[in-house]
Amino acid sequence: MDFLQLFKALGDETRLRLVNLLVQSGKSICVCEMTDALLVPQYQVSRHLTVLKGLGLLKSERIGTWVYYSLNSGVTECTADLMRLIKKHFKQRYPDDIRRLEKRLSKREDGLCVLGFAESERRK
Amino acid sequence: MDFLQLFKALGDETRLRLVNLLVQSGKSICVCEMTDALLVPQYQVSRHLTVLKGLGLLKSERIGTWVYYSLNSGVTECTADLMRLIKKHFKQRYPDDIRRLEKRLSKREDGLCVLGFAESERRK
DNA sequence: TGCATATATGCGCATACAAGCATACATATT
DNA sequence: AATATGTATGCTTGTATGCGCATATATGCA
Repeated sequence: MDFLQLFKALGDETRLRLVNLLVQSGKSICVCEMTDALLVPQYQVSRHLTVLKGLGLLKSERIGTWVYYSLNSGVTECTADLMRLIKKHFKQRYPDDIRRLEKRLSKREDGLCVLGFAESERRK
Repeated sequence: MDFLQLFKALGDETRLRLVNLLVQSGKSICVCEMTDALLVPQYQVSRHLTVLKGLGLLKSERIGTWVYYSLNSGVTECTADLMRLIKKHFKQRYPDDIRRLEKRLSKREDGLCVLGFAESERRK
């Protein structure tokens, strides 16, 4: 992966916050959960995730109607180093995002999302 | 320093190459030397250096008509970590830049730049 | 003081890209 | 098949920003 493209991608705050959710939690998270965590419109979350996936930084898996995104474990060493850096230094950077995510994840059943846009009502 | 702003800054290739020069060499380098190393117009080098300095990433010192830029040692730990990451992973990323820089630095006298735009003729 | 040179910057243009809106697509349920 | 819901995506618009050009500023020297 191109480091320059990676910096460009992380130079957008929404994408940085999305990556932070995945890095800090270490989990697969679906679009509606991230939407509720970041409090931004669903289409923004979806678009930015598409960009990050296009860079090879994320992978996705569909389960039913839900699509779960997670960090791609097959990235280059420099990318992995950068992810570790973000995990280390961003723990307290977007605390509200993390708090909302935790709250949202607690509503999963059998480890899977069963809600839609619980708090956002799609945030239109 | 704001990590987001840092990513934005490094998301520009010219700025990334400038930082790379400073990180890999560990030296103070003047504008005309960087101009010759990167083969881009002088005003671009100056402008991008101003941006990086504005972020607190670089510091500058004027000696005669020459202005030397170097990494600011007083940055936050996360910034320092990022610089180490770049140093580690960019060694072979822009080899021509480094080669031209080394060649240019070899023409210094008493450790100081004594040339102008030797190879570029100001690159206008 | 006048000139040369290293560096910085005001300005206009072109382009990249994120936001917003609407809508299409995919899947599950009845 | 029809509906509901989670997700993705055309399309337009506004804004941010890098580039190129010209010029200004700063310093040194004759």
